[in-house]
Amino acid sequence: MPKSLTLLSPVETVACCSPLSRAPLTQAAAEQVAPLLKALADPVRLRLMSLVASHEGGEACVCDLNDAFDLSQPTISHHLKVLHEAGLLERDKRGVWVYYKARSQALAGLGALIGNPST
Amino acid sequence: MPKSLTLLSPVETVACCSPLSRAPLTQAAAEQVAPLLKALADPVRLRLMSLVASHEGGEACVCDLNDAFDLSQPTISHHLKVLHEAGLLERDKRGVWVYYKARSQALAGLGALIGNPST
DNA sequence: ACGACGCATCGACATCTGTCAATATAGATG
DNA sequence: CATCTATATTGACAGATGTCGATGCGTCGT
Repeated sequence: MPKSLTLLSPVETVACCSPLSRAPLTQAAAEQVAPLLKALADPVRLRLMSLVASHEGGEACVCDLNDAFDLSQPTISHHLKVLHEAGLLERDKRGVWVYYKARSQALAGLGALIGNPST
Repeated sequence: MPKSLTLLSPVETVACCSPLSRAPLTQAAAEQVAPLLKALADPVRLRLMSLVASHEGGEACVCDLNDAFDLSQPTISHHLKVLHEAGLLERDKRGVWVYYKARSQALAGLGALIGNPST
């Protein structure tokens, strides 16, 4: 199933690969996966991801997210952009409001890569 | 089971918590978990972790690791230190050589927190 | 058309990070 | 002891990152 690795998006790479402990990651694979982890590796973004993912329907409005932090609105916007560009959040503008939706497949893939309990 | 969160080490926190998508992470929990992800969120460290974890016995000698990269010895040493201080690798000096061992429990906990496929 | 509101972008700044060359440390060996 | 070998530490530096205030851009009511 893994087609040529370099042609896959980071999210696809993560979805197809063996867990860390099974076989050494190639340099190419590591360079694809690391940005996803980097996107998550910040307390604010972790909470944002969690807030969105655990919200009803796996999506949340930015207006709600802003209030959950003691940070400026541009800062939250920046973090959401990072998560979006990493492929972990989907953007959906509905009227004046913007909704972000968790890509649970990407999260599950990442989780399985880091430490797959079942294999 | 979760005792007071703030008294747990990052690894313990990660081992006890609900997955990201089940409930919003508290700020305290996020600040405990983020450093673990930060430690992994680098291509070199991801490969190091994978090399060690997938090696026989879940441990590997630094002398082997150095050769796997086009980086200087101090740089590899630095990355190993980061992983060690995050609690993802154990150090074991045997004679002149140093062996690093993967804390698979920490990895599994992290993986389960990010995306728990079973729950 | 206008003003208000929700969110994004920009520019600036201090801090953090990855890398290296040089050097230090500690164990093994002659 | 002198020396070699395996890692770690230090100091330096360029580039990335998190944060903010100011500003821009759509969209909705009036």
